[in-house]
Amino acid sequence: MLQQTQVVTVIPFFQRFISRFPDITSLASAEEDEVLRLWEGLGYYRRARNLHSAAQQIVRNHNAQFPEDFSVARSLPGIGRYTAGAILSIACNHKLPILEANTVRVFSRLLAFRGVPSEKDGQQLLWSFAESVLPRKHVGDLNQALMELGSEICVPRVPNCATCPVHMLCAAHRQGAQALIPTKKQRPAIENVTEAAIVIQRGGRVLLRRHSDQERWAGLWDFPRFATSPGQTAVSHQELIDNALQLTGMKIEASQHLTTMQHSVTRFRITLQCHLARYVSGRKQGDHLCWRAPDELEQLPLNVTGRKIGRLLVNLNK
DNA sequence: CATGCGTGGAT
DNA sequence: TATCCAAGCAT
Repeated sequence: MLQQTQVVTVIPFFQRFISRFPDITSLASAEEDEVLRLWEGLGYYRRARNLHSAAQQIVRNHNAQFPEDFSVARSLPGIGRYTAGAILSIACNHKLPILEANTVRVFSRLLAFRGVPSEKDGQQLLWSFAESVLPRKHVGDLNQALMELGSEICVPRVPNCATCPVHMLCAAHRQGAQALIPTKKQRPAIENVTEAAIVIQRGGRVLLRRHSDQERWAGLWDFPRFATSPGQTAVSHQELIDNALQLTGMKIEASQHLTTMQHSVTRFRITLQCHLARYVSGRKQGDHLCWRAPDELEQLPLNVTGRKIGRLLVNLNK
């Protein structure tokens, strides 16, 4: 959960998750939909599917015990060098380094490293440094302390060097270059896109579609949606009908505009136009489509806009 | 090796 | 409001 996600954000999700799945075995035997439902709102849903899959592998191949061997741990889905090092150093006191957002910043400043930390030279230097500072004992404590130093004191914009316990060892501090290090690499430009979602209604229920493994929000349910032609402000009935057929194999009658919402995801700013429609006939094969009454949507893992639309429908029925 | 993946907090 | 950023990983 903590991969690319701040601790304060994770805490309530972790508490709910660990209450429902207190051990590896309970997680392994859960339905994926329930795992994703508990992850809903946290983002990077591949993490949840990887964690679920890793739990199943651990039960099947490792007698339900998390593997203490670094290479074996790393071979689990979603466990990379950082996560394996963090788990094994903190939980088992193995002498393994970690490198993540906080310690990248701390180490880059200590060394006054002016390259790009994510590139090959930077990774080599920073991982080596992380390894070189490990103590003989309490490795996990040191790793956590370094992350804490980065998140509380050696912060991105204006680090609080006056309270830093190692400022006298810091080359960036000596050079007055804290604001320049680490160098940040340029982010991709935000792109505005327009999409449409279709609420297909049939006898008090609405149609949901599960995103495939190849799509964003893989595994989550959503109202059928599609990218509309760029620059277009309105969505034609014909476009709704054609895309509904494409996505669901269903013939529909487009009815009326429901609402328009904004949502940012990765490098896209999406304007999502939501439309109501009535089911007429037909349906694609497969388990990626389902009908639910609006008040039954609580059971399903939805993405943010899907959840907003779902709540809107419940309120309309009141 | 660059890119895609999500969302919400902080400034 | 806009931008940056976050206990990374897989492809």
